[in-house]
Amino acid sequence: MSIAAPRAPRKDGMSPTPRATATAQRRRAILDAALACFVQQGVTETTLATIRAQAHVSTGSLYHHFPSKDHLAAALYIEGLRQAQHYVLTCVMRHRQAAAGIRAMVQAYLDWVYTHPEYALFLLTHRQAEFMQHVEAEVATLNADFQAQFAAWVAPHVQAGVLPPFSSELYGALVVGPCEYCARRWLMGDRQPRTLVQLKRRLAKAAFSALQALR
Amino acid sequence: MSIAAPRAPRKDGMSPTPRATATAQRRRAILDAALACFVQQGVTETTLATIRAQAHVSTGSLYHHFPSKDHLAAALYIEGLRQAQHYVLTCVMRHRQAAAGIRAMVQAYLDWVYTHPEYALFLLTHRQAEFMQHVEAEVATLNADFQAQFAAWVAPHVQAGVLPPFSSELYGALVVGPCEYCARRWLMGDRQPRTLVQLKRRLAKAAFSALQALR
Amino acid sequence: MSIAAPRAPRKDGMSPTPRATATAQRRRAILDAALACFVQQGVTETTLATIRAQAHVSTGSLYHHFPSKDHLAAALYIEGLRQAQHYVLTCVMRHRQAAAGIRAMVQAYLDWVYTHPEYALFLLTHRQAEFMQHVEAEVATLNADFQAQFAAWVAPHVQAGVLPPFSSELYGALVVGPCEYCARRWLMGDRQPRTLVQLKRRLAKAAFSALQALR
Amino acid sequence: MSIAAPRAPRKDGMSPTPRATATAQRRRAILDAALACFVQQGVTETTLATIRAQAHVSTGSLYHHFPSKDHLAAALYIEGLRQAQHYVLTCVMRHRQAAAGIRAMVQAYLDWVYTHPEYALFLLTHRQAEFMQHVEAEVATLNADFQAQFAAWVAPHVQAGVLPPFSSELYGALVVGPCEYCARRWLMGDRQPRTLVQLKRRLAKAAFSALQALR
DNA sequence: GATGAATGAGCATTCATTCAT
DNA sequence: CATGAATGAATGCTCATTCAT
Repeated sequence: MSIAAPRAPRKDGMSPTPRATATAQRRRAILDAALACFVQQGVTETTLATIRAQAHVSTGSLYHHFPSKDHLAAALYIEGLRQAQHYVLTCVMRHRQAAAGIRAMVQAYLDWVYTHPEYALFLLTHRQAEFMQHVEAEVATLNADFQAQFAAWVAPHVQAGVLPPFSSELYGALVVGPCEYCARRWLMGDRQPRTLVQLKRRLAKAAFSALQALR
Repeated sequence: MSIAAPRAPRKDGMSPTPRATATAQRRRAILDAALACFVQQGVTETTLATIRAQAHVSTGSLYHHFPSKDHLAAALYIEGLRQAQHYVLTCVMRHRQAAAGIRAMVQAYLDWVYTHPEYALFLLTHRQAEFMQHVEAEVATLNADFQAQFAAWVAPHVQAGVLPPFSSELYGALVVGPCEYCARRWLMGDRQPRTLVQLKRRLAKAAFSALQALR
Repeated sequence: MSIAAPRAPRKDGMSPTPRATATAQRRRAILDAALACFVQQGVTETTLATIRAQAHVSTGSLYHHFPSKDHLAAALYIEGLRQAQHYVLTCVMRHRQAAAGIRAMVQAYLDWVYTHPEYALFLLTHRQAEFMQHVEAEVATLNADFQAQFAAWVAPHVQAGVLPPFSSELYGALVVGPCEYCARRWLMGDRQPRTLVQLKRRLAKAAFSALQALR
Repeated sequence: MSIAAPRAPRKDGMSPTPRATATAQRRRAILDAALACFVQQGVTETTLATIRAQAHVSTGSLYHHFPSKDHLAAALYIEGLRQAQHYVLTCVMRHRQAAAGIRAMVQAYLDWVYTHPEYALFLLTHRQAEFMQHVEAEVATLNADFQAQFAAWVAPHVQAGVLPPFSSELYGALVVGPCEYCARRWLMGDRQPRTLVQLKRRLAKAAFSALQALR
């Protein structure tokens, strides 16, 4: 169960300047600390002081990298969403068969939740948070792109009469809906690996059946 | 599409004193104002001043009815959850056939969302809020009761091999999961009645198929 | 050298409720403390903490009475301006002769500066402060009223050819200008009563001569 | 209406090295940007970031040229005061007659205000600012020199009984006072050239009359 | 000289809650 | 029960200044 590395290696082969690296690391430290805090206590409840302490960063430095707490949260959301969508889409695209692809989507979703529990909880919990208004446009673009690519993958199977016509509403409800439900419960519960593994296969199978019923 | 009235008539048949009514009305005004604010801006973001203004109630009066902001929010959550569960369960219980019952559950869920959009959004959005810790036990009880009653309804159909063995995880994921997904989208979107109506039937059908695939 | 009392006695003869009095006193304490601080260090340089300490008032109480530091400063400015204009105008109006009236204006101005050095310094120093934008309209009204009343007093003497036609620009420059200049120097200096007393008569005389030269 | 150029040509006749010029230009850019900002928002309200942006200068560079914000403001004040005094005194000195000299002073003052509105507003507004304590001594010297030179010019006319004995208080009040009053109004208003031109002659005439009344 | 990342003390303001009337 | 003045801890953010490169 591998996922795309967060930061791709530089294509020019040159090692970045020490300064640039140090700065980037600081930025990452802030993001990581913020994610941990946000997930544990919620964005509004989290104090900048807490993040600062956990990231070992001064107030000024934090504001040098992010213009406000809200922007920090929003950046985190976008980053997580992009990663999750990329991973899921990549997994689906590896398959030609309709059943295999749908199954892969469910499994990829839950795999990503398993490997990125903090990001997952953050995404599931803060979709309608105040700070999201800063990035509504970006989220819309990301979702549109995702749906377009997925729709393209679905198209031939619709043609073949194996899947119902694509609709983000319907596919979302039947494929993503159950995954989200399980993800929430698992993330809020004891996070036993077993639970997720066992559910994965059954959910995958059920999602395909649900779709076929509407074909 | 009728639902249970917010306040059931007093079972003892006594007409309340005018004073008691006035007080109860105040309490209700606070709850209503709070719900509207909580849904619009989130609980943490809502200030008591806003609620007070919207409910036309003084600070002291508010604190007379609710010991704290958190308790107010928690009371609202419990009230909503109880109502929703009651409505859904009542609808399901009216049916003997497995397919009809499952269908009824999906439809009842979405009906309730349609008739109580504010409560629905509040419930969907604040499950893991800070203030919920005050009522974790109560929520657990409510859920346990709900699941027990539903499991009892499911039992004969499992016996008959029409439905898979009950598991709150599985039934939740396949029946409630898609409903929640659609509810969120609808509540965050333009809330066109049509969207929900059209989806209701298809989701109901798909949920039953999903369950049957795992039988 | 008497000036109008800041707070006029209640016309209905009823003593105010103790609560009302206590609240009003608190408000006054804040205003007094703020004026002292603003004059000593400037509005921007003054910390709310300093005002609070000097007025023996809590943060919340301060904000209960004034919505912001800027509004507090603006309220102070308006209060001072109103008092000063009222005093000067009253003194002028007591005279029928042109020379006596002009002289009275100069003397009243400097008297008021002498009796209200803090207000005077505040008014002279903060006319173009940031916070004044909150009360530009009010200041304009106050000035317009003042000028209208003074113009009415001047009118007959213009008719008689003793004074030049009224112009706020001109009269301001020749009568108020020298007063302001002296007031600034005196307020910024050692504030010896003598200096002001000696200047008062000479300035009064000179102002009338200056006006007559342009008649 | 010409005034002294901001930067006088080097007295040593050497052409500056390109490097020195570039540096000097940077310094000037900072001063210009600072003046503009200070006048628009006040010194305390202006942030170094704003100045830096407007002068296209980095933080480090700014601190290389000026040890602190206060020193920058003080330098600006001294520069402006020196220029204004120099210009006014030069104009006065060109005249032998008392009336002409006094008139010249008023006119020169207002001319300078007209040609240097930003400097003028800055000087008029920040005399008692916090940062001025760094240059109190220098200001005192500048003022003393100015007064001494002006007193010397006045002396013969006092001897001749045309003007009253020199006193910075009195001459300031009667000659500069009206000018300052008008300057403030004009600078804070719409800055129509007309207004100032028309006032110039009348103020000049009135100032001389005012002085003569006290002779 | 120039650059800009980093620092951290300081501050205005918010807001849940208390309590005297 | 109702009112609203009073409280004060808590917090996001600003900004002058330092310093390594």
